[in-house]
Amino acid sequence: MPVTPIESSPAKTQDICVPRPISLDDIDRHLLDLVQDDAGRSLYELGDEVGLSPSAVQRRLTRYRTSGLLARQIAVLDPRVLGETMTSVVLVALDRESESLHTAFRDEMLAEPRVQQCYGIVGQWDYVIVHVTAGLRESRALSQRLFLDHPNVRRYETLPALESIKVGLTLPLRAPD
Amino acid sequence: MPVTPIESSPAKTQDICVPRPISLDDIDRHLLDLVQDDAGRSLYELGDEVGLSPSAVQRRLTRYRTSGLLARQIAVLDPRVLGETMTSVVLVALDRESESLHTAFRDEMLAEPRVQQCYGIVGQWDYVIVHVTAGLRESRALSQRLFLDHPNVRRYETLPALESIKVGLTLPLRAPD
DNA sequence: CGTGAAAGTTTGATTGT
DNA sequence: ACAATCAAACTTTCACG
Repeated sequence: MPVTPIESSPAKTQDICVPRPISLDDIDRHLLDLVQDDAGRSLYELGDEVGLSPSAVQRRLTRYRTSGLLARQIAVLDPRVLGETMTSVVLVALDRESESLHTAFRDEMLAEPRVQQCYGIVGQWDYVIVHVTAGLRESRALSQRLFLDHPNVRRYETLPALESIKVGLTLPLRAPD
Repeated sequence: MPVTPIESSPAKTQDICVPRPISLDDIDRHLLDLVQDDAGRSLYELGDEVGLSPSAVQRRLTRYRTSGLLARQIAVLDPRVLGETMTSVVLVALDRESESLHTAFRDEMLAEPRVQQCYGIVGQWDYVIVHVTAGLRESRALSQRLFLDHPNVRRYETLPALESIKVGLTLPLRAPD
């Protein structure tokens, strides 16, 4: 009896843009929570915490990496130790809804090191930007250069952050309902 | 002649809340840029890139850690591999300006794992929150639980993110003027 | 999944500039 | 004060049970 070749069927566009969700058990979620908080632990330590041998932990981490779930490992700096450092949130609306216009705007955000985050949103604003500078003066100068002097920015509003209450990239790992 | 005991004077409050800015040379900034982007490299690789021996690199990294500049090392996950994942930016204004009210609000944000970031801002809004959920439904449910049902939230506005154009915690390491 | 041996990495003492 | 070298300790890797 011929078997329907589900597994070997050519990749659909969706598989490339949005990878197939990986399935995770309780140990996977425990491990991922641990490394999201501190990626500096040894396989031995991690195995100890989740009740697995170092090589079983390694096999799982390798699986997360090859699936693309574990994208990278980064060092997080404390801005307070760098001296005056200010974070600002900026809401931006562009002029027209042309595709190439938005692409150009995105490329500028990607190229500017002081832009830490940029989200495309729906509603009366088009983008939310988080940028980091050495104080109010530089913050205003950067917003002016990026947004005021930009011909396609219709309007923007800068919300200077007094305080960073919670900052991270941790994703919640929901158990399947 | 008696020496003014500047170095041995007791720590001021400011020294505890805002640590003294660390001084960085070109190699420090190069190293920190490298580990902010990828903390998985070996001391040998890092040394190769900046032109130093592994142990010289290690001594510098240790210095960043003990000064608190290098706060931690984390694994970054790609939300697309987890299936439906949605990021929303929420602007929140609280009712009154009481200290304990704000503290309670902050503690809630710190306790909720789906709240990824929270900044205290100035202007017509008090806080900007970034939260991550499994879709529009959960996003609205979370905003409702955190903000609508909260007696002290005067008003809030949710900006659903269609696209995460740039996401990171990288700090710009400006050279001293 | 666990074990264990080989390869690679980090650590710290020592010496030199 | 800071860098390089080297050997010991630890960590990661991977073939096998």
